Amino acid sequence: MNIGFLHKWKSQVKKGTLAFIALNVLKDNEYYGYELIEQVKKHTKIEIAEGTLYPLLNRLKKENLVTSKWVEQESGIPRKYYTLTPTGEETLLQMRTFWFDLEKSIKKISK
Amino acid sequence: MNIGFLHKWKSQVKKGTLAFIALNVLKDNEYYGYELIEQVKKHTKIEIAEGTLYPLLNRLKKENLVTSKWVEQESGIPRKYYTLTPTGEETLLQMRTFWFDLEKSIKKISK
DNA sequence: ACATATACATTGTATAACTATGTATTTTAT
DNA sequence: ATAAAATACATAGTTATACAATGTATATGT
Repeated sequence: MNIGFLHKWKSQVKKGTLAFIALNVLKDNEYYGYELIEQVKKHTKIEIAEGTLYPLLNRLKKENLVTSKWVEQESGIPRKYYTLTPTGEETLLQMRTFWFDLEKSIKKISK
Repeated sequence: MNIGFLHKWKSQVKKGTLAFIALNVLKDNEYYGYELIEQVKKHTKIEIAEGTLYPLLNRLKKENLVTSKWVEQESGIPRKYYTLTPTGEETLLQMRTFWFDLEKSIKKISK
């Protein structure tokens, strides 16, 4: 059944998908990184590695799709909260269009 | 709106997706490379570059998911036809499961 | 005390899409 | 007749990103 191929493939599918997922999650609420991972794990079957998410959030910030602010906790480690920028919201809309077209295309060819 | 980001993102989404698309197309018929590109272009919005497809088909062959055979033409350049192997068919089923779970997850978080 | 969970981050590796380029044949347009 | 475009394969180099491994530091449960 070629488990090795399947494993590599799933990893490749996540490329790009994870940015889309993160922006979707941040559309309605602001979250800090660790919380975002937990949210996605709770509501979907998707597991995002920490070593994936933190660089991803930094990329999104550099691209001006999200902003972040540190929030001190009364107890515990400070948290970095992320919010969508207006650019981020517009871009997310474009991404959704592309994604749903892709879904439709794949549905068509997988009959 | 960050066109640069969007362009890169679409390219990343294609990683993995294209292998899935190619296997889906080959599920019901055998095709040669150039024809496969035309088929996908005709039935979907997806454009596969030649420099992407030929290496992809070679990978799939090396992974034992497809086989190929040369077919001479009465006129014109010989064509290399690709067919799914039994391993390819099984793997495709696993891929479909993952893909449709992913779809569902994304639908959930993009509300 | 010790393990686990929380919360951030970086480095190195592997993989795959795409551009550019190349070869060769056939068809279409001028 | 000849040039351009389409058909049909292929490879090398560039770029981007997921993930494992590793590191720092605090808090909580046993």
